[in-house]
Amino acid sequence: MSAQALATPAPRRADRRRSKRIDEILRVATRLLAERGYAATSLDEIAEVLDLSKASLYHYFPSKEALILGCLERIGNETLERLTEAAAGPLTARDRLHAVLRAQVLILTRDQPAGAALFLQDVGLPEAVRERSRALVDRHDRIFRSIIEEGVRTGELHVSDPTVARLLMYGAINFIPAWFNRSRRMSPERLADVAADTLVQLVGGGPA
Amino acid sequence: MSAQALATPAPRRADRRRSKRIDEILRVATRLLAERGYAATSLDEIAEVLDLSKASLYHYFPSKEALILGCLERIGNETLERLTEAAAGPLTARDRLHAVLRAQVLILTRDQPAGAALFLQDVGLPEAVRERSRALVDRHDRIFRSIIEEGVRTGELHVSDPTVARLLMYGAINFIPAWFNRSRRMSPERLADVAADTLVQLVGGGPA
Amino acid sequence: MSAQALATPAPRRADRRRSKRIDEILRVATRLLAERGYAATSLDEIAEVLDLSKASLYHYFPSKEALILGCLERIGNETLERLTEAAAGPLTARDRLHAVLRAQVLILTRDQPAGAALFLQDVGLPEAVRERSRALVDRHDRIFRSIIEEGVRTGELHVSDPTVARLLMYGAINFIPAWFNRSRRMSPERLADVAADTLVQLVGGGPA
Amino acid sequence: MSAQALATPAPRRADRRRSKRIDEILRVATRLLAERGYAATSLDEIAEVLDLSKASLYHYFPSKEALILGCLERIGNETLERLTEAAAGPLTARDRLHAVLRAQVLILTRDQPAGAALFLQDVGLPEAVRERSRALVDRHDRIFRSIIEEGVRTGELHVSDPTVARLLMYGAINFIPAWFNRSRRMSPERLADVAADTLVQLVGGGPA
DNA sequence: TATGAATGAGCCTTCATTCAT
DNA sequence: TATGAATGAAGGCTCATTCAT
Repeated sequence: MSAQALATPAPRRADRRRSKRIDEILRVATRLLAERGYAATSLDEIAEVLDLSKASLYHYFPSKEALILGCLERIGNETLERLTEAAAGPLTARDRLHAVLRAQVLILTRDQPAGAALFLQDVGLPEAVRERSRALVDRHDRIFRSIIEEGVRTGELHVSDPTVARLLMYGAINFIPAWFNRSRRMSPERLADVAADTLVQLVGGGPA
Repeated sequence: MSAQALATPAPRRADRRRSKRIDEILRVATRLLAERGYAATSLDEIAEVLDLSKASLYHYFPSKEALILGCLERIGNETLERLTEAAAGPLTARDRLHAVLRAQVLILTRDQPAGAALFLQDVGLPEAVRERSRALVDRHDRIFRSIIEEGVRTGELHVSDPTVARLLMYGAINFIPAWFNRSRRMSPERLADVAADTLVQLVGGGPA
Repeated sequence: MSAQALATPAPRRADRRRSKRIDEILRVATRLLAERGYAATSLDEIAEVLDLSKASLYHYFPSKEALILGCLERIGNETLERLTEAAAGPLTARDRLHAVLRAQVLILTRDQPAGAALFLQDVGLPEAVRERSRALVDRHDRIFRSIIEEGVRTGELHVSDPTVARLLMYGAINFIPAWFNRSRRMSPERLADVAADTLVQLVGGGPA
Repeated sequence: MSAQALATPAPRRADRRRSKRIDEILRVATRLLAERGYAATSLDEIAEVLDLSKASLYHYFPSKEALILGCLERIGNETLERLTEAAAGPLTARDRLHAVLRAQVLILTRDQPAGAALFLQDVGLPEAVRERSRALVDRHDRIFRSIIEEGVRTGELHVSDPTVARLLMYGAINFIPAWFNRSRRMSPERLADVAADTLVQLVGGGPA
């Protein structure tokens, strides 16, 4: 036990330090990848921003691909968590959709402004990344889909083709960060309200 | 006069051949650039698809940047022309919007399936390209904006923030080709109808 | 005879035109080659200055190497002619040397300001060109050598090693155009006088 | 303290190794650049002679231009140092000039036979290189100019136009390595003596 | 004669990745 | 863990040269 008492904390501390380092790398990488795109972001740049040598990155991620996968995972999980949270509670389908949309917009503009764009780059990415991205998007989609289906069933939402409507909604959502970063005409919170209102209208949810 | 009769056709034919070649290059380049993104598309690839040597591309475009600018220009002009056409005629604002949206979706899915994505890549592009892209997008925007403003004025459309709504609409539209290419669950025409209906709803245009 | 009368003039005129064209090409090429060096001068540039297509250059010279050989030949012959002329007449060795030096400087600064530098580029040139250049330099050298030898024999010139002195003289001469083009502090004629005076001193010819 | 004792030598050794590598690269590059000229020397060649990959060169110099700038700097500084040394001591202007000339010739033929030519290539070089070259040449010039001016003041040297004479002297000096490498008719030391004698004569310093 | 088209070879530069220290 | 060194592969671009018209 005393041996353990001596041996355990050290690796634990090391582990924690490592975790912290990895998180820092992911944050920086996510930002750069979102800003420049996969192909246009070099490990050199990422390393430089981190004040680390390029070779050192390979102690944490075995390849550039693994690094971006890590970024995706991190953003994806955080987003899913937040949306699940927002979707909880005894709400009508319409209001649940509004709440989830609002949360999503806040993530994209206020909380993870960098990460959002990662999911938009369907282009020029390694196949493995696209695959994982699709999987995460899928889980993401399930949240929205179930709410919309519920709303259609209960008659709260009116839309001729729910699938197409959902897709259009995603496109609309995804466009938000680019525009927000350019114009910054309103606060994230205000934008979240307006956008959620408008998007509920998209699926026939009527005005607030 | 006979000298002219003899001399004139030659340059004309050469010019036409050159134009045709350029158009062919632009078509191929547009497709590849849309599929892979700017950074991930090499001139080697483009040249190979064209069955041309990379060096030969430089007879038609002085740089990769100029090539993609050419692609943008071509797609942009064709799109603007088509939308202007669709917007013409004695229609109510709501119907005009529907017509323009329908035309836009058809361009993106049926007529220029490749080109659409070009305007989405705000990331990793040379500054000159982004600038030109923004300019074209701006002219594009003006068409939609004027119709929506008219609709709001006439009370045909109900939307709390027209600017945000328009932006969301663009995002939604831009997302269509990627989804369409993946799923192909319906014909371009059917999709155009459904999407236009749904997007009119987005700006409070009510169901058809 | 009438057949000849008809046939001959045409080719003659064509020949003359061709000669003129070649001379024009050589003049332009000489200037550009002198300004930029062999490797840094492209046929494209030469053709453009001539308002000619690059391919057309190949009607007059079978290769870039041949073109520069032509430039050398032209400059070399003109220079030799001028120097021979200047060396003629009943002069003492010292005065003959002075006259030749003066002529040489005038060629380099006033009459063929472009061509001079051609002979300086011993570096980065195709072997054939260097060879021809050396041959021309050799003929050029013979003029100066014979005069200096005469001067040493007659006691007009005093120099410990005539070969080294001659070589130093050539280096000094060759340096003139670069400096002249940069500073232009005096007229070619004045510079020719001063330089000839000084260089005669180099070989122990005493002041004028 | 022991930690420092252990830690310090490592970076030092690494630094020294790096310095050595850089110096080796500069030596090779200087030779090749002098032989072939800037445009005609490829990084491939330089790398091959060094038994290094071309990409590795970029660990030491960020561009071809930076590499040649390094070459210039190295040669320039060494030369200036040597000349300053040779000019020191209580000598008459004439003897000081002789000493400096002798040192210069030795550098060009015996000690840095490769580097000399670097300063001659005014043609086809990137502007930044020309600029730096001119700056170094300028410092070099100041050494000779001050001696000559002193000699003229003291009446040891007789020359109608000191500026032109100095320029001619430089040309003469610069020509030496090319000739020396071709003929090798005498030892560097003998040549240094003869050339210095002759060049002193050029500025009216009279025979030794 | 004149030229547009085409190209193979080569150049400078970047980058993800490996390895020894 | 951290990093400097090294590199193969690839990318954008230039150029001398050939050829069909």
